[in-house]
Amino acid sequence: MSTTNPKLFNFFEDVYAVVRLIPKGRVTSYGAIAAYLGAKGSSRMVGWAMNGAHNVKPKVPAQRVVNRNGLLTGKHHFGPSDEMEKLLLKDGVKVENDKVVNFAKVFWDPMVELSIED
DNA sequence: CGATTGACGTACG
DNA sequence: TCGTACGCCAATC
Repeated sequence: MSTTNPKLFNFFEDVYAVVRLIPKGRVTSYGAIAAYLGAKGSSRMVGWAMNGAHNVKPKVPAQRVVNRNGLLTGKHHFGPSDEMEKLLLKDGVKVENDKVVNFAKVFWDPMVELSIED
């Protein structure tokens, strides 16, 4: 905690907040969240924030967050290798070959959905 | 305290 | 089109 200032630590909370705002049947990418928070180049921090997504309450639907290719890169972090796919499928998101089907169609961009401009 | 890693993404050849 | 390099910042070794 000494290396992490409370103010900067809020970045993680923002990530969790945005992820929780993801509608059912939709997915987004780490970079999209990072860009929305103004940390476009810090996409890794989003992924690192998700690392604690299981530890926060209410739990964060991290399964709705995939990489830019729509690939379920973090599925291994859910425990069972098919847990993430199962959660997405339950949300109505089809997953095939560890990848989101119609990714562009189910893609939920916080920059647009949350209306950055008027 | 320095080096390495990591659920990413972009740039370059 | 594909592979490699680098940046980003925090946590871990």
